[in-house]
Amino acid sequence: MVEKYRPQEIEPKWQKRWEEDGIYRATEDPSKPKFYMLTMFPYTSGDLHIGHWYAMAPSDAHARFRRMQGYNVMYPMGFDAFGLPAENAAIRYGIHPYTWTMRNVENMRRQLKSMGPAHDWSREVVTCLPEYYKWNQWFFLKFYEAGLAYRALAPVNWCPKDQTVLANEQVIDGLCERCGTPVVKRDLEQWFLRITKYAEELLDFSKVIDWPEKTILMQQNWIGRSEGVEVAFPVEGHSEEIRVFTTRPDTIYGVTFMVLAPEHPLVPKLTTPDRWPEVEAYIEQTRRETEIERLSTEREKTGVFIGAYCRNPLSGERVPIFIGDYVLLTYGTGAVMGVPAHDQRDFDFAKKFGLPIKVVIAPPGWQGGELTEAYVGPGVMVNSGPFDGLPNERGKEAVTEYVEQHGLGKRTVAYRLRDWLISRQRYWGTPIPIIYCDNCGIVPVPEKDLPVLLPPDAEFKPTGESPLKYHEAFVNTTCPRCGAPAKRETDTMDTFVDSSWYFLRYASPDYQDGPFDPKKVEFWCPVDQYTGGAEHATMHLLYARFFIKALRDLGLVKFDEPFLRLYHQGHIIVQRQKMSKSRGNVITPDPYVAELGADTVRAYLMFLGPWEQGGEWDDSGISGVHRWLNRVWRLVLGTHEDIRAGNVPAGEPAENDIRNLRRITHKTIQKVHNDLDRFQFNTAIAALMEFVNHLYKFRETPVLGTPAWREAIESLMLMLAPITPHLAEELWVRTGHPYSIHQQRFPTWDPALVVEEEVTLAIQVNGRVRDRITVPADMPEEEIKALALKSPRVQAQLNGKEVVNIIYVPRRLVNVVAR
RNA sequence: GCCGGAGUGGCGGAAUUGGCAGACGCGGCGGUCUCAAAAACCGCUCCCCGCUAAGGGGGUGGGGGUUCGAGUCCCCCCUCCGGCACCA
Repeated sequence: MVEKYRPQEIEPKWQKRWEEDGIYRATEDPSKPKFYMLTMFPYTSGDLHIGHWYAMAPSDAHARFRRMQGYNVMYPMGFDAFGLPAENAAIRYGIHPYTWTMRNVENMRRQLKSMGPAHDWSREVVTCLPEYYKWNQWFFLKFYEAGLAYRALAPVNWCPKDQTVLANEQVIDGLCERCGTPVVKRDLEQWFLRITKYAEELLDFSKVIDWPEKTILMQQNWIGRSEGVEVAFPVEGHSEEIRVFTTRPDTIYGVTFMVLAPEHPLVPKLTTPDRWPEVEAYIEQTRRETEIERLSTEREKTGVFIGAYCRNPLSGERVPIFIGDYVLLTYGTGAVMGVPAHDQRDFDFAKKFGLPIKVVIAPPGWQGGELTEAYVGPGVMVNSGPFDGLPNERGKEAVTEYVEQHGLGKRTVAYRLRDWLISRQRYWGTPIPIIYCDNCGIVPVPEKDLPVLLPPDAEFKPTGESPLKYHEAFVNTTCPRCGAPAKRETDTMDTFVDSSWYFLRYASPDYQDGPFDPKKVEFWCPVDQYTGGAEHATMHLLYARFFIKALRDLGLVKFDEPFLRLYHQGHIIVQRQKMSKSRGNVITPDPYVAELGADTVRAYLMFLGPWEQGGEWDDSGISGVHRWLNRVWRLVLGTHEDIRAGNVPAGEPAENDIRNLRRITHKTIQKVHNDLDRFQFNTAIAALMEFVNHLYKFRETPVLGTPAWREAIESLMLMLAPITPHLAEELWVRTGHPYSIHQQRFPTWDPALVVEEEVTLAIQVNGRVRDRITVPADMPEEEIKALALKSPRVQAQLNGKEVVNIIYVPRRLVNVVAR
C-alpha cells in the first residue's frame, strides 16, 4: 500500500532544503546562456491574494522550465513599496507608512515563499528603502544635467476644503472622495521628464523580440504620431498670431472659425472686455472637467466666442475665435482651425453656434448641397482659390509647399504623448533632490549628499500641499553653491520612477558605487522574458523603455530595450470585480495551501484557463486537480513498488503496446514543452492528465517495468517539475533518483517516434461529416479519394448527384463536393 | 467617448491558426467495492426529433458576406473586460 500524499509535510521540507542549498541562486556563469526572467514586482498592498499567485505561479513554472532547458536563469523578486495606499493606511489606522509597508513586505514574502517559487531572494529589492531610492535621486540629477528634467506649471486636482492635492482616483464624479467638495484644478510648478524627446524612437519596436501585437499597437496609439503643418493665423488688431497644427492642410480654405483650448495663454490677451465674464466662467467650468469628459465625442459641444478675429493666411477670410473644451492645450499647439465641412467635431461645433459650413473637398457626386455630417473622405478641392481641382491628397502637399514657401508655417510632426510629470505632493515617495536658493535659483543636490532622506517623523496627513513642506528640519537647508539659507523641494517622485529601472538593480542589489554594477548589468540585462498585467501596457512599460533609452544616451547601459519578450497574464476577479480589501472580496491562498498544498493551488491556477485571459475565481474545480496529483502520486510510487516486488502483469509486453507507449510519451513531451514555452499552461496540464490516464491503462499490461515504462514515468516527473515542484522532487527522490530534480534537463522528444502510423480521416459530403476512414498515414491521395467515394454513407448522401470536386486535406479530411 | 481585447455545453475551457466543434477538468446521472459512508475505480453526459436504436436536423453573442469548407477571415451591431497620463 502506497503511503498517502501529504503536501503539508513534503512542501515545507523541500522549500527549506532548496533554500539551504541555494539551488535557485543565480551567478554570472558564462558557461550557460543567461536567461533573465522577471515578473512585475507586487505593490505592497498588504493583502497578498490569489491574484498574486496567479501572476507568480505560471511565471515561476516558466522560469523553472528555462532552467531545465539548460539556461542560467536569474529570477528575482522584490517589492514596489512607495505610493498612495501606504499614506491612506497611515491616515486610517494611525500607523506610519514605513511600518505598514514593511509589515506587508514581511507577510507577502512569507506567502510568496509558501508557493515554492524558484526566486533568488538574495536579490530582493524594496523601493522605499534609502539604498534604493537614493538612485532614483541620482538618476534624476543625471537627467537634469542632460536637460531631460525640467520644471513647468501643471494642473493638479485640488480640494479647496481639505486644502490638499488629490489623485485622480480620489476624485469621484468631480467631488473629493473624503468630503464631497467639488474638486478644482490648480496650477503648480512641477517636475517633468522629457519622454517626448524619445517619441520617435519609442514608436520603433524592431529591437524587441516578442511583444504582444496589441501592446505594441496601444503604445503606438498612445504616442500618437501625426504628420501635418503648423500654420500661423494673424490676429486682427494684435501683433500675436495663433499657431494651429493640422493634419489636413488641404481643408484650410474651409476654415470658418478658430477654437483655442480654454487654458491657451493668448485667451486673456485676446478676449474683448465685454466677452471676458463669460469667457472666464467657461474657463472655470473647464477646469472642473476631466480629460475623458472633454474628449468625449458623444456630448454636445460647448464653447464661447472671445470677441476677437483672426485672418486665414491663405484665403484672407476673417475668422471668429472661440474657446472650447474639446481642444486640449497639451496636444498640437492647443488651437484648432475649425473646418466643419470636413471634421465631425468641428461640424458639431459649427451647428451648435450657427457657423458657416464651407465645403472645400467635394464628396463624390456632390451637387453643392448642404452636408448632414462632416465629409472626411477623399475628393477634389473646391472653393480653394488656386488649389481648385486638385485631388485632396495632392492638395495636402501643394498647400504645405505654399505655406512653407510664403513663411506662413512649416511641416511638423505632432505627438499625443506628453512629457512625464513626476512631481507628487505626497509624503510616501522619493524626495526630489533639488534645492531652491534665492541667489542661485534651482540648485541640484550634489551627488555626494545623496540620498536626500525622507524624514521618518513628517506629518504625512493631508494637511496642506506637500506634507514635507511643514517639516522645518527637512525644508530648511543651505545652498550647496553659495551657502546661503535655502529651501528643499518638498515634492516626491511618481512611483513609476521606481519601477522604471528596478530590473537593473536586481543584477547587483547591494552595489554601493552606483545604481548598479555595470558589469553585472551587462551580463544579465536586458530582461529576456517579462510578465505582468496588460493594464501596464501604456504607462509602466513605456516609462521603462524611455528610461533605458535615456540611460543608454547617458552612457550607463549598452542596450536599447529593457524587455525583449513580454507576456501579459490576465487577472483573477471575484464577483465580477478586482480583489481589494475595501471591497471585502479578497481570496488568500493560505487556506487552500493548508488544506490541499501549494502544488495543487499552483497547478489549479495554471489549469483554470488561458493565462492571458484570467477569469472569475471559482474553487469548484480545485478538487479535480488535487485528485489528479493524488493519481500521479499513487501511479509513480505504486508502480515503483510493484516493479521492485516483481508484481507485474504476466506475459511478454506486446511490441505494439511498447510502440504506442513511447509514442504517447514523446507526443506528450512535445506538447508540454511547446505549451510551457508559450505560456499555455492549461493545455500543458490537460496533456499531462491525458498522459496519466494512458499510463493507468498501460499499468495493467506487461509493459509495466519495461524501459519504455521507465522512460514514461521519468518524463512525467520531469514535466511536472516546473508545475508542481515539491511533488516532483519528492517522487523523484523516492524513486531512487539523485536530488535535485530541479537540476535535471527537461526531457526531449524524438521526432521519429511522434509520427502516427495510421490516421483517421473525416469524410464529408458538402462540408458535413458523413463517415470516417482509418488509413495508413502514407496512403496516396488518389487511393484515399477513391476509398472515400466508395463509402456507402457517402453514396447514400450523393444519391445520384454529380460529384464536382473532391478536396483532400492531408491527415485531416476528404470533402466530396456534389451538386 | 477614444485606444486595446474578449464572447464556444449546466460551469472553467479545447480546437495543430481556414479543415471532424466541445480535448482536459468540474458538476450531474448510472454502476462497482463497502454493514454503511468516504476514498478509489468503471460507464454515460452540447441541444432537438427518433425506441436509450439506425439515422437525421440544429449549434461557437446577433445579423450579413467570402469559401468546397468559417469558432477561426471581412462588414455591421450587442454585451463584457483593461487603459485613458496622480491607483499601481
